[in-house]
Amino acid sequence: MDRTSRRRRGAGRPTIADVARLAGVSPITASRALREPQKVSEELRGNVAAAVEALGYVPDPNARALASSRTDVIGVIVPSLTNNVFADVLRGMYDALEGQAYQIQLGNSRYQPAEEERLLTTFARQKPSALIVSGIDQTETARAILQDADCPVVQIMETGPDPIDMMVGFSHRDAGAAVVRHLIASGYRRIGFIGARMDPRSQRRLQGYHDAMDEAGLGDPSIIITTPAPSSVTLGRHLFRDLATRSAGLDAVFCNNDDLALGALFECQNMALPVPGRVGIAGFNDLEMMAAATPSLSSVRTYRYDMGLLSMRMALGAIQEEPIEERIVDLGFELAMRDSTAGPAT
Amino acid sequence: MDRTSRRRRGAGRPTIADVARLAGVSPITASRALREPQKVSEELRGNVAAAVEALGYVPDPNARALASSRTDVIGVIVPSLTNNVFADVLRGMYDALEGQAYQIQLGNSRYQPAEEERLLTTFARQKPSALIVSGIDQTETARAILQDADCPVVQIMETGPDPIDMMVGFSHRDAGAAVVRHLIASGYRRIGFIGARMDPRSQRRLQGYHDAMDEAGLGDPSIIITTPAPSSVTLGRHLFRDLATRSAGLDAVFCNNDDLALGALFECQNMALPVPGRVGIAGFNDLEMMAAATPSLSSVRTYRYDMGLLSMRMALGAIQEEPIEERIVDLGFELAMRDSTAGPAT
DNA sequence: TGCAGAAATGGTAGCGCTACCATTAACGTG
DNA sequence: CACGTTAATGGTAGCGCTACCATTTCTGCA
Repeated sequence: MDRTSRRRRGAGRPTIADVARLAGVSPITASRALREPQKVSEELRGNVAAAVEALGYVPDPNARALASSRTDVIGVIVPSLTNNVFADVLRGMYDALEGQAYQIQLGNSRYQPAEEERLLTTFARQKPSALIVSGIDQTETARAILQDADCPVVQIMETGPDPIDMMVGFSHRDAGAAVVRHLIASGYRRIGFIGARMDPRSQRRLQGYHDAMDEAGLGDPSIIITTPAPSSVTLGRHLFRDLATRSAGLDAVFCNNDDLALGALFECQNMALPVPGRVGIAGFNDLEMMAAATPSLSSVRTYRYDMGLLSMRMALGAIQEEPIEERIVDLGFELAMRDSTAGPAT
Repeated sequence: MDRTSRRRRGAGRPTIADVARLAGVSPITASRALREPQKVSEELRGNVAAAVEALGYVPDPNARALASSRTDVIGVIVPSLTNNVFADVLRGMYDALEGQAYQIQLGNSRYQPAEEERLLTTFARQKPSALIVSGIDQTETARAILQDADCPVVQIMETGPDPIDMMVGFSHRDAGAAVVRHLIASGYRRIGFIGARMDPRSQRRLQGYHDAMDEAGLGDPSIIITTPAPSSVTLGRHLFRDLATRSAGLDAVFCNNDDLALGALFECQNMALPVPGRVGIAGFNDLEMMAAATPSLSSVRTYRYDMGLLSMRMALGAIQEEPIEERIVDLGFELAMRDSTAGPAT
C-alpha cells in the first residue's frame, strides 16, 4: 500500500538500494562497485554485478547529478548546423568520445552572440563536465559564464591571443593571405573577393586577402563584394556575376567558402568564361566536392575533423586532470591548389 | 563554519529556499511562482520575482528532474550529421522550439541500429519529455525502449504502417518511382540507378525505380550500381563512370541522392557527354546547389525542414496533452525537373 | 607480537527541488 | 447562517544517488 503511492512518483524502477539489498552490501558499496570498481573487492563486485543484471538496474543520471553536482554531459556550441564544416568537426568529437561515458549536448547559436549567451546559461546550469565553443569572439557575458562554469573550456575553429582556457584552431587571416599569394604567384592580377555571412572568421580571411593584395600593390576595394546573407551556391553565382559584370579585367576570385566557389564555377560555365584560363577560382575549407568538380577547384584544406577530435581529447584530458601540455594548439592549414587556379591563358 | 563544508558540495549558489526566505514565502510557493504563475497571487509572484532577481537565482535542472521525474530535454536521434538532409531537419526542429523551454539532446546513430539502441537507452534514462527518431526500421529492442519510455515518440523521414506513436514523413518508394516515370516520359529508355550507403530509405527508393522500370518494360538489373560506402561527389563520379563504361546505350541515371548526381554531372563534363542530350541526370532531395548547377540538375524536393518543424510541434502538442489529430502525417514530395532531364537529343 | 598504515566497507546526511496532502481564507448559495 | 467550493498557501517527505567521515579488516614491518 505504501508502494502504491510510491509508484506514482518514480516509475517503480529498481534503485541502487534494491541492488545493494540483493547483493547483500550497503548502497554506497554498490555505488562504488559501479563507479570505481577497483575500490571494491572482487567478490562484492561480482555480487553487485549479478544483482544489477538480475534487476535490470540502470542508474538515474539525474539523481547522480544532484548528489555529485556533475554530469557526464559535454556541452558543444556551434554557430550553424547547415554548414558542412561543423558536421566534420562534430564527427571528430563523436569519434573522440568512442567508448567514453560522456555525452554531447549540442547547441546551435545561429551566429548570434545573444543566442550563444542564452545557450551557455542553460548549459552551465546543468554542471557539464566540459564546454566547447566555436570561435574566439564571445561577448563579455559569455566569457564570464564560461569562466564561472568550473569545468574545462575549449574554444575551437581559430586561434587567438587570449584563451579562456584552451584553444584549438588555426589562423584564418594567414590562410586567406596564403591563397591569395598563390593566386598572385600563378599570374593572376585582378583578384576579386567574394564573401557571404561575414562572421568574424570570414572577416579575418578578408583581412588576409588585404594583406596579400596590399603587399603586392594590387589592392583595390572595388573588386570586393560581400553580403551578410548566408552562403549558398546560388548566392555564389549571383555575387560572381555582379562582380564580373562591374569589374572589367577581373581574372580571379577568392571565395570566402566552397559553396560560393562552386557557384562561381557554375556561373563561369553559364557565362562561357573558361576556368582557369579566363578566370581563376579558389574557395575555402576544401569540402569533398572541390576535388571532384570539372575543372577541379582549388581550396584551403582545414583540419575540421581534427579540430573536433583534438578539442574533445583536450577536454577529456582536463576532466581527468591530466596535465595540460599546450593551451593553444594551432593545427594550421594546407593549400589544395588544383586546376581552377592553374593560371591565366597567355 | 558550517558553510565551509557545505560549499564543497554545491557551488554555493542560491537555492529556491534562499529565494523563498527573501520573498517571505514558503519554498513551495516560490517554486510555484516560477512554474505555474497563475496559481500564485500577483503580490507574492512579484516578491518572488524580485528575490530571484536580487539573488541571481537559477533553478537547478538536475534537482528539478529528480523531484519531478521529468526533464525539459527532447531527445533526437539522426543517422548522420554529415548529411545536409538532417541539417535541414534539425533547423526545422530548432525553429519549432523557438521560445519554448525545451532543449534538444542530439544523438548520432551513424546508420547503425546497435548504436541507436545504445543511444536510446541513454536517452530514456534521463526521462526526456519526448523522443524523435529517424526512420521506421528500429530493432525490436529499440521499439521496446521507445514504448517503455513513457513519453511522446515521433518517427520522422518516412511513413509506414505501424507507428510506435506518431510519424511524419513521406514515401521514398513513391518518390523514387515518380522520378523514374518522369525520365521515361521525357524519352529516356536505358535509365541506370546509382546508389550509395543503401540504408533502408535508399532501398525503398530503389524499389520505386524497379516499380517504374518494370511497369514500362524497361527493367534491366545490369544498369543498377550500388555500394554500401557513404555517398560523396567523388563516389558519384566513379560510379557513373563505371556504369557508363560497362553499359552501352545508357542514356540517363537516377541517383540515390544529390551528391551522387553532382558527381555524375562532373564526370559527364569530364567525359564530354552532353547533359541532357546524351545523358539525363536526376538526383534526390533537391539540395540548394541543384538549381544552381550548369546545367541545372533535376531532383525530388523533400520537405526536410517541415518534417523537423512538424515533428517537433507534434511532440510539443503531445507533451501538453493536446489531442492528437493525426498519428501519421505524409508530407509528400515534389518533382523539381530541370534542364538535366530535358530529354535525349533527337 | 604489536602497531602504523592501507584497503575495504558502511552510516549518515544531505544535493535542490517538487508531489502530495493539509490548512486557511474568501466566496457564494439555499 | 451553516455548508460546500474554490483559491491561495504551506508542511512534510521524499526523488535516487553520492560526499564525507567513521569503522573494520587486513597487511607488512620493526
